[in-house]
Amino acid sequence: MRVARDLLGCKLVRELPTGERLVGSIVETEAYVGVRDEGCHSFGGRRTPRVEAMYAKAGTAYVYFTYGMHYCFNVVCGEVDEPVAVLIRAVEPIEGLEAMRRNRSVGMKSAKRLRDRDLCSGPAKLCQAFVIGPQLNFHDLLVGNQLWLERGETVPAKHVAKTARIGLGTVGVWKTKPLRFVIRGNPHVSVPVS
DNA sequence: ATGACGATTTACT
DNA sequence: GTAAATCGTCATA
Repeated sequence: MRVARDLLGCKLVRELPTGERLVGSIVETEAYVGVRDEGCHSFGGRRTPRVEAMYAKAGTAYVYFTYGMHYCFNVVCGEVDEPVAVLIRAVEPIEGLEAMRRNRSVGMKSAKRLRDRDLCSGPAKLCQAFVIGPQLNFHDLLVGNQLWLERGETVPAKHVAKTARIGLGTVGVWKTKPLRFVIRGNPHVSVPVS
């Protein structure tokens, strides 16, 4: 969607309770376009406690838990009661790299130093690096504290690639729709575009 | 009350 | 490449 494409190049800013500031530039997004989208949590108008945040106003954070161990972060972008959101799949680390590395290393067996490109190159990776968890579900991204978005450099169309979304199950034609947006050639994406 | 299933990541063969 | 990790959520009963 439009919002997913335009979020590329925008900055995600996180202010931790400790006062540390983390910044990343968005390089990969996916659009989940509501009740008709079989790949979307709100498909068919499903409205359970977990997906309730998707029905909130645009600019609300939708953070969900999955696979028993991971969180993913979305930006709600539809009208109230219109469950449309954009999944932030990867950001390029800009500021606070060492804090991100520390956050990401928690619980890892291999203690070797993570490369910059491994810090935020996936929806759950960036949540771990940015300390985005259930406490930020329903967070208002427009208030400008804890977690918010800032305008960045506009990404020219030439550098935007569209692909099918990653990780969906059996969702018919919605499996292949080009609703994933990535910055072509950027090394910080989750799955490189061919 | 129960069971199947993830908008994933990491470790291992 | 494949498999394991790990548990809240939701549909079914």
